[in-house]
Amino acid sequence: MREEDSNWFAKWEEELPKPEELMSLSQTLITPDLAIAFDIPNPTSPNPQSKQQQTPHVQSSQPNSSAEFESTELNGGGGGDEPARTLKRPRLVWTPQLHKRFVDAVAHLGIKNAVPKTIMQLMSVDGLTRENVASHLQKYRLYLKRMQGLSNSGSVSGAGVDPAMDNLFASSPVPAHFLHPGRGNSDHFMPFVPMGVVVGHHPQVQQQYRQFGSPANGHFEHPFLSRQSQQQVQRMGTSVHNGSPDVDSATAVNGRKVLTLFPTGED
DNA sequence: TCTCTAATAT
DNA sequence: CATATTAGAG
Repeated sequence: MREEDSNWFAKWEEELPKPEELMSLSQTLITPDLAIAFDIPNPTSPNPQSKQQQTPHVQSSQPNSSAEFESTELNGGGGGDEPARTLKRPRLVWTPQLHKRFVDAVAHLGIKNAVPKTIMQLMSVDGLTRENVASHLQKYRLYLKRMQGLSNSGSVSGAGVDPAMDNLFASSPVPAHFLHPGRGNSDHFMPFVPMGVVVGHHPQVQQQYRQFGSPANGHFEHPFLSRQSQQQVQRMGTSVHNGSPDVDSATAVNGRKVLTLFPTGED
C-alpha cells in the first residue's frame, strides 16, 4: 500500500510547468563552451566577429527599444586576448517560477541532497549553472533562517509582516521541514531519486523536462540547436487590459544586461 | 580533483 | 538589494 511512493512523483510532475511555458527559459544561456565551439571554427584565425548575443525578441505589444548589444570587449588594438574563454553571461534573474522550481527541487530532494549540483540537475533548467544555484541557495538558506527566528517571536499585535517576506520567497511554498531545526531527525523520507546523479538513464523525468525543445513532431535537431529553437511567449489579454505588468524578457539595468529566464507567469 | 559553503565583490 | 565571484575547507 505504498501509494505515496507512486504518487509523489505524479504530483511532482503536475507541478511542473508545461513545455510551452518552459521553453523560453533561456535564450542567451548557451554554455560558453558551446559558444566557443560555434564561434571559433578555425582556431588558427581568431577573428570571430560574429559574436552573437541572442537577444530575446520580446514580442510584446509594445516595441521594445532594448535591442542593444553591449558586450563589446574592445581591445586597445593589439591585445591578443581570448575573451571566448572568459565569456560572461548576463545576470540571472530569479523569477518566481524559476524559484519555485528551485524550491520544489530542494523540497523533494531533502536537505541532505539539497546541494547545488543536485538541485541544478533536478531542475534541469538549461543554462542554469551550479554557481547560479549555489548563490541562490545561499540566499534561500538565509531566508529560511530569518523566518525561523521570526516564527516564534509572535508579537501579538505586531502588524509587522515579515519584511523578509518581500517578494520572491514569499511566493513559493516553503516546505515545513525546512523551517524547523529538525533536531534529532535530520533524515527525511526520500524514496529514491530516479534520475540519479550518474548515468542511470531513467527516461521518465529527464524526458519530461527536456522535451520542451521538440513539438509533437518527432523531428530531431542537433542537440545544440534544439535548445534555442522556438520562442512563443503568449501573453494574450483575455479581454480587458487591466494593465498587466508585461515584463520584458530582457531588461537592461544600468547598462548591465540581465537575463530573465521566464516570461511573466503566475504561480 | 571536485564540490560545498561562507564571505566578499559588483 | 540581488547575483556573481572568490576563498577556504572537506
